[in-house]
Amino acid sequence: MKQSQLFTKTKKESPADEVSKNAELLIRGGFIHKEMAGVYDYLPMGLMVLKKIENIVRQEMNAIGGQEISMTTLQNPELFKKTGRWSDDAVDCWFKTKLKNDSELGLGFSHEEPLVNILSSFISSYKDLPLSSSLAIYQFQTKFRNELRAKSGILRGREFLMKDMYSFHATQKDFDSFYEKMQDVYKNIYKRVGIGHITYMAFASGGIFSKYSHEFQTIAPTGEDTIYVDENSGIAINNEVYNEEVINSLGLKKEKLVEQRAIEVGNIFELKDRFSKALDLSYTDENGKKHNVLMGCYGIGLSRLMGTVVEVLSDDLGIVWPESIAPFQVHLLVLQSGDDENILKEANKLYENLIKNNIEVLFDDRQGLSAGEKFADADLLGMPIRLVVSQRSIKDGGIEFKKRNEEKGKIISAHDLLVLLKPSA
RNA sequence: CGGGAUGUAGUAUAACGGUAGUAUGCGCGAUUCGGGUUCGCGUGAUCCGAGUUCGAUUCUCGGCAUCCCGACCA
Repeated sequence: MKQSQLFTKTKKESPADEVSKNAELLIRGGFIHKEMAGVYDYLPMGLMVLKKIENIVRQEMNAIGGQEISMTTLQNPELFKKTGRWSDDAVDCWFKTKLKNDSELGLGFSHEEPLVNILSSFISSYKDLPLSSSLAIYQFQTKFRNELRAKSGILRGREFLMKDMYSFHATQKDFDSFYEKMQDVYKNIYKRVGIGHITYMAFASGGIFSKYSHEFQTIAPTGEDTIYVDENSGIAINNEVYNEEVINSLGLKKEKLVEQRAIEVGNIFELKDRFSKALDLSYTDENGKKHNVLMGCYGIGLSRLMGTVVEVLSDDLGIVWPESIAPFQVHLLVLQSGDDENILKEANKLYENLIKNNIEVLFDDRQGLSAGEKFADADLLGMPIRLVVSQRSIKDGGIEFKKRNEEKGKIISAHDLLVLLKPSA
């Protein structure tokens, strides 16, 4: 992609109405645009990042046997009345609206009810539930939550992208083993998006679903949650359930726990038969006896995950994207000297060559900009690798190669560069 | 939802109740060309509504919006 054709532009000034680092940098870089409080648009490069995160999560969900579907955002109140979740007293974040004929509708904040309802028309026998592997269904969807107070940029919005998976089991044993596997899957996701080293599985309250749940918390001074981390085991306890009983039950020592602020980047719950009972999702066993299906649910806010990466990995100059989710692997800068056409020609040649080799490259081909401006933009946008073609680099025999997270660059030949970028080639 | 703060060019910021200024962006021209280069000319703004006043960006009230703290967070 040529930067001269990208419709977004970077901004030098931070927006006055954003304090959080993630929103500030993402807006300055042109990744997102604020519509209103807690509501953000994703612009070309922002969407690229989001899609890359989505793909990583999709791969991991598929790897554990998940099947992807897409449910509606418009919600049928009748289903939620059956589980007691239509009332504003029970769920205070509903966005509700009405049809022309005055009947009520909701905008989805979570999808247990509709999915259980769907499955109830497909599951009736134990034969419909796989016993060895579990039935797991997931989707990526925009959720709507009428937060009393949206805040922290894209970390807590009223409209956001979420992956929600729901698992269905005939037996507790089946659920337990799936739930345990899921914990590893989640850890893997955080590792792949570049925050695994500072993300902990935390023991937390289960809200209205169950007594306890597991959260995945990424250490960040700006986080909303307070957790107590045990470095050795990698286990943490959320402030909300931090007490002697929990500490002991997890086999942890109070003296070893370190208090940290953290951002919740995922949450997994055991639902038991809370929803299957209310909506009559059951199966008949070999002996003709009916049982409610057991469930679990597993969420990750993809947009929040993206904001968290920015929040924890950026530096004073801008964003530092991990390779796995960077919109482009390479940011190629051409620095013109006077009217030396040769430099632009060389840079163009390299650009074409990178494209031909399927390397994702953003080419800063913009004319009339100072070197400093291009460097500042490259730092702000945060691609993992910066390449510079200039009079100096050509004189030194090639292209300057610098990683975003390293101080110094080096001169490298076009051939060596391709080997470096495409080790398999 | 309780508390606090703030609304001025596209963006970021000034202005005792008395001519709305500066920077940046944008347009034109020159200059420069490895860390947001320099210069000239131009462009462009007081959230909405009421009140006080000779006169309101400024004071008062209401609305709306945004941010922060708290509460909430399935």
